[in-house]
Amino acid sequence: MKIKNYYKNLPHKTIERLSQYRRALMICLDNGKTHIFSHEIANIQHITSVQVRRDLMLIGYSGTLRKGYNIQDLIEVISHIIDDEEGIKVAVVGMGNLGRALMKYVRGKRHKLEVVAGFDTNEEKIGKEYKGVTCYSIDDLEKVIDELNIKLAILTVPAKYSTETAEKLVDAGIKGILNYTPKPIRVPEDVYLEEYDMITTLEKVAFYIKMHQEKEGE
Amino acid sequence: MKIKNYYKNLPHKTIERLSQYRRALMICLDNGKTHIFSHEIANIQHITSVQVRRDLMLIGYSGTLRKGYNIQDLIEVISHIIDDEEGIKVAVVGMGNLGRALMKYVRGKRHKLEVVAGFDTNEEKIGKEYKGVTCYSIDDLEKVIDELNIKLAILTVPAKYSTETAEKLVDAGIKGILNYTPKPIRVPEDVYLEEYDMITTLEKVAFYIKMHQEKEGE
DNA sequence: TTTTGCCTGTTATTTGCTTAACAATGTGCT
DNA sequence: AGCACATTGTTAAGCAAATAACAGGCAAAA
Repeated sequence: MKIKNYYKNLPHKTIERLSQYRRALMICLDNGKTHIFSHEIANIQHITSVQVRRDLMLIGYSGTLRKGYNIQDLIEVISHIIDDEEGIKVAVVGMGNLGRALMKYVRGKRHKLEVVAGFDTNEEKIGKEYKGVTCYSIDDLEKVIDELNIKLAILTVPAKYSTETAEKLVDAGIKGILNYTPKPIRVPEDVYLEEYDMITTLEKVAFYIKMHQEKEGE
Repeated sequence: MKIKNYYKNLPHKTIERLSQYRRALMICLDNGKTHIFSHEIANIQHITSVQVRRDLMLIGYSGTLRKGYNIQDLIEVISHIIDDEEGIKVAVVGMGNLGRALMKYVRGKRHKLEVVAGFDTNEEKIGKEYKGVTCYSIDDLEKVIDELNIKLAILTVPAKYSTETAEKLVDAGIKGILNYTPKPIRVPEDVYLEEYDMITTLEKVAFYIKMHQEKEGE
């Protein structure tokens, strides 16, 4: 239990990188590699080897001096930290273009993260299956989330429904929300929220393109 | 020219928030509001008023003491900073589910950011239009990007083609890439790169759900 | 056997950003 | 007029994360 609390203090950015290291390591393993150096991982991720070693130090995993890290072991250690043993059930709320694309994108990628339901208000979609996942009515949110033990929701409804849908999700007992809606939502302390706004990101890229152009014109 | 260099030093996070402030402000303006307080903006974005004021200080915009900020003016100031006067042309590279969803999502949202082309390798898609945007062959990347003066690319090809497609984009003269592929890419210094990995984000949310569960079980 | 070089693991420093603290100022109320 | 107060704008402190610096150790080469 002490150890688990320790992991809780890992930097957010380290958690993100561990997820990425693991995927890279699995590819290496498939290619028949058994050991890997910090600078090799760094090269794949385009970061520095110091950062890799520091992340691995934080999770308490040690490599061997001339052989580097044992890939199989490291994958297991990372999995033990970031995966839930039981697996976490996911719902896609809002089965528009983006919702459906994300469902397809995520489906089967990680066996500890399973998309088990979609939700929408559109009568035509309700009851239908998409990629083997049933689409339910948002009116049945609470019931379905409870019955299927869904903990995580990907929110892809139109922006004007963000707030009310988020409230319903929280009431239904959801423990984490990934909000892809351009409208920020608010959740209680015990619900983990991650927001991502594509328009903002696009505008940011555009801004730095513009800045670079202007620098050139000096 | 001095002023432009000054904007170049704005924190990345401030740029992101400016984009979000602007959208919120436009909605307020539509609702007939003319002035707004920092704490009102903060409430909409779920951040603190201090942060809003600090951001506005950094861009050198001043409000009035008892009336707050003039919404119309502030929108113009932000637009002047983050928008390119000519507008920036965008291409979606990889017209799979995610690519098409993003195209629809972005289309028409911001008139200074126009999606003017899609690219794919699938013969069936090439030459077709999607939402009024033509899908070209990836073989014509360089030609089309040059002819249509495209500066920004949204990369949504399958992961195994990330690297080679990114190289083609760079060779074609693209100045900014938004990589939605789970595989990190590398670009020269003069190309701005922003990467976003949905699987990582999902796993991060799942991790914090798991952590919270375990804390409860103590 | 000694030395060189290449790794890992840890501590220290720096950087970038957020949050806190507070000074300044004009408006409305008494 | 004078006081209380809401609000802005700025400076200072605090925090989280990245980077740098370096100590330790083994393996192969000389």
